[in-house]
Amino acid sequence: MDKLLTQFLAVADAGSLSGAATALFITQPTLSFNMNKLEEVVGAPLFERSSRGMTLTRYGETLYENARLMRRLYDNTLNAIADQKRGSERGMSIGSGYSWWTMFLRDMVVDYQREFPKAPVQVSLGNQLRLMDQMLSGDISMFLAHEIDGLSGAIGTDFVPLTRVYNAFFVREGHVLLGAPQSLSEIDSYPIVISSLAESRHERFFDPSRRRTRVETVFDRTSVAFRTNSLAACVDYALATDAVLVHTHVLRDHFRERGLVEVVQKDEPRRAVTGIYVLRERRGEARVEELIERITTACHAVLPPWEPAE
Amino acid sequence: MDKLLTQFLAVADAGSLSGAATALFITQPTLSFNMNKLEEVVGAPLFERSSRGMTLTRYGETLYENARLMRRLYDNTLNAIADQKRGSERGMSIGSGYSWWTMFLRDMVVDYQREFPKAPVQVSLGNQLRLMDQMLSGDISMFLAHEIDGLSGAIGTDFVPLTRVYNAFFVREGHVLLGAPQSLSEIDSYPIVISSLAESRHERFFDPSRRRTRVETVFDRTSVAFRTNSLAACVDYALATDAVLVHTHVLRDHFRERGLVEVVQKDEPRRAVTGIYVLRERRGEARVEELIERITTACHAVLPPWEPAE
DNA sequence: TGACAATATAGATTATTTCTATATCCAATT
DNA sequence: AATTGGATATAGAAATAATCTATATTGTCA
Repeated sequence: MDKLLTQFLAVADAGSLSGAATALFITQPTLSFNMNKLEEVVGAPLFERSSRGMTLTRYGETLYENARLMRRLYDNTLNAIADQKRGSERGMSIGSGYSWWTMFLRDMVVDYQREFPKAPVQVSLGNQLRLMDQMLSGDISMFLAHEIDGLSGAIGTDFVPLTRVYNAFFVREGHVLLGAPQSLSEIDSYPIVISSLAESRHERFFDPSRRRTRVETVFDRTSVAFRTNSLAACVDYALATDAVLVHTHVLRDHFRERGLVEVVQKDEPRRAVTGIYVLRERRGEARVEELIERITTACHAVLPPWEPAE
Repeated sequence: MDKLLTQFLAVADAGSLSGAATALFITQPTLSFNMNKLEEVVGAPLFERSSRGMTLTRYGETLYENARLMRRLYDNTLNAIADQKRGSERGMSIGSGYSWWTMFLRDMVVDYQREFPKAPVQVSLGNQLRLMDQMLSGDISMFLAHEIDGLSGAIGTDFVPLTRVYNAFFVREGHVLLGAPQSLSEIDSYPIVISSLAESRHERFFDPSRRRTRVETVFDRTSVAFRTNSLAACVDYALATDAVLVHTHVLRDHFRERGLVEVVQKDEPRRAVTGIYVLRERRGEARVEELIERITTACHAVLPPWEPAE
């Protein structure tokens, strides 16, 4: 991997130039020089220097995150080639949002592991952008999520559509909105709660031109009262206040069990597509395709299959 | 980005050394030399050379796909830092583990937002190390978590102790472990489920000397059957199998509602301190101090206050 | 204030990269 | 079968970049 970045990671990990220098078997002035150079390349200060060592600035933090990804991606790539040479199979791990995990993935995975105890599938739950991170660095080979609006093209992923979903609105029992069908603007007048927390480092997935239009920012107004990465926390919040929880309709029953009721909408809701993101490079591998197949089947046992838009 | 990979992409795209050389404004022998070197680094032949040019081998194909990802990742990282530099100041946001959220944070946040609807607080739930990440990169300004054992000093954070807690073990109803008090080693013989996904990138938070002794590695063995970042998924898994879920005792009631029962321990459990981590540089800001105050009050309404160790 | 532990700087040295020039290879053409 | 054109490979020289040694500077803690 890029030498400067390797050294950068070492310095960040060690917390000092001298420490990292020892670890890397080079001298401290070399690192000093190289880190200055890196800062010039990046165009931002990466460290705060003191007589106690080096601490990362927030730009340094961002670079650190991403440099870790790069190193993982790099290592995973070399391993993949080595595996390829040996002719051996690559491990597999899938990611998912919590909705799909509850809806059908859980059972599918349990079944799969019973059937192939030697070749287990690992599962990583999280938000779609984090999963995208993990997939791009080779830690997972596919994940289930909404089609991501405004996703930068040429990112090396395939999207296999599974089903259509729409955003529904959920409120606590006894809420004023529950009497009759409501229009979007009426719903909008209540505080909104959503379960997605964008992190600055994920900006990079989006085309700069479309950054402002993506789904996440639609609700990025003062009326988003509460925003978290935890669905359970959203439910808690909506139960305790008059806020409206926005989420895929597929969790309707799940929410109902927890005391949240769907608001009937006046207008036809906007639909979105859910499906599987796969690393393009892994398409065609037998086990990958089989898993896609299984997920598709499991999904369609519960949800209507996807049909191309009219 | 790494020079060799950049050149590799150029050669792959051009289909020949000479073509790529022209495009890169360097000479063909240089590329010839460098591609040989890259093959040595990767450990596999990347090209088939002929008098008509260079074609990728299957290893080359794999590298090509991944190198493109790396290039994107690299470019996007630089963009992200540039964006960050342009400075998007965000509102205040606090992090927490799910336990504290359920226990008292939820109500506190609800109250706070009622009082200050114009200055909402965002909440990020997740494991302590991830929250530390988010705090250092400016995404959140403080978070609630166990005192992190072996945390590196010079990291620029304050810790405000709140209360003492201990780890408990939870299993599905009817589990064999439930009959009588159990020793740690007996419990240990069952598959363990934990809701923390230790990521190696967090290593840098720890003093090198103490890295091997920290809490997370205690369970880092093959017997960790299932490990995820989602507490709900852990519960699902523990309900469906014989696995033992390890978690703070404070969620005892929460788990019981969901069908998991606490295993009675033979030995006195080890206690740990929970408190608030704050960016040292933000100490003193009125809103920050007020939030700390409120969290402290809310915590002590439910849990005993922290007393310095004897 | 003095010792210590850290980073920064300057100049010399070493290692690497790149270039020029030339050789070699292969296939299509004469 | 020889020639030609377009490609890669190799050798050695030249240029450039990376690293080291030695020393200065800075900040913290006792």
